[in-house]
Amino acid sequence: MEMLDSPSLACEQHRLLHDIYILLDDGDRQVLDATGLTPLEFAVLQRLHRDQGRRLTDIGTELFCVKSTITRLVDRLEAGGLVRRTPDPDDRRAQRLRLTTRGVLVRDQAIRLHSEAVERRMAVLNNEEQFLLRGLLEKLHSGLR
Amino acid sequence: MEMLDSPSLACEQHRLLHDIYILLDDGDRQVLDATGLTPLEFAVLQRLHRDQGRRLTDIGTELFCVKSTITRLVDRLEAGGLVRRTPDPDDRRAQRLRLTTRGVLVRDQAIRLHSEAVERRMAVLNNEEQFLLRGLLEKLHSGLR
DNA sequence: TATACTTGTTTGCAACTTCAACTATTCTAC
DNA sequence: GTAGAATAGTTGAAGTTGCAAACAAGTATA
Repeated sequence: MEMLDSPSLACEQHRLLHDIYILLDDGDRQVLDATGLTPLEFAVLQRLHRDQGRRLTDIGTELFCVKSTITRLVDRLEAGGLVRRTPDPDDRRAQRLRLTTRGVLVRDQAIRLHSEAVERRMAVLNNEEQFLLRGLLEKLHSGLR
Repeated sequence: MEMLDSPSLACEQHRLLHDIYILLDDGDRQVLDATGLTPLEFAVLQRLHRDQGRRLTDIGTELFCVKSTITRLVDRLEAGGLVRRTPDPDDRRAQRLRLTTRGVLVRDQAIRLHSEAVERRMAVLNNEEQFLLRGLLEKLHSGLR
């Protein structure tokens, strides 16, 4: 018997969320390509400031990825002159991460390009639908954690 | 100037979709771990039948991944005895992919485990909300392609 | 203070995915 | 029918990520 039950509502949503993510991520990659950043690198830059340092681990947990991923990603960003590691004055194990001047520039350009693209793509839904969707997604998100 | 505009509605939704995807994918990985499959391997098995062959490229485009990814993924599945490559009678370049007996078993178990888990996780939303969400996601999805 | 436990970061290793180049076959257009 | 383009699949090299173990430094407990 090869017959399977038709996929449940929940599974359909799961698949839709998956496919939408793939499409969005692909779009992000294309847009960010102009800045030389991957989506994850972009996400890290987005969370940094020029003056105020952040610890690698904190960024890692925010982005749902393990510490070693951040270590190597920061290695790349640092090699590219976008960020700088500085020792944490309060905890000698930790590193504080700050944007360089160039990092600020690149980040701001990336944010501009990215949010324009996101606006454009999400414009498939009108304002009312977007509010509705956000509400549902927020509920789902907080339920999943 | 470090001030940035507060993120737009569209960007918020983008971020929510991203975070939800990460959480769902992580859950999938945990559930599927019992079957030894990655989410992508599972997705391939889901699209196969015992008797009816499918071409690698078709599966690849359905799953939004490049041909070489499918080649190696199928290498793994074939080494594990879950699928079998057979030459396409109509096109000597192509390979038809079929599930083995064991493949059917593993796939069915995986589908069972996976959809149970998905039901459980999506149950955060009640039925009405799920219908609403599906409608919005479908619209977004078809708009993004 | 000595001991064990936790935390922040890095490193080696393995797995997975992609890109580009390649072979073999099929399709198209003259 | 034949030259050139397109398609199916594979392969090698490179990039990204995660896991486990290491190390250093902080915290807690006796």
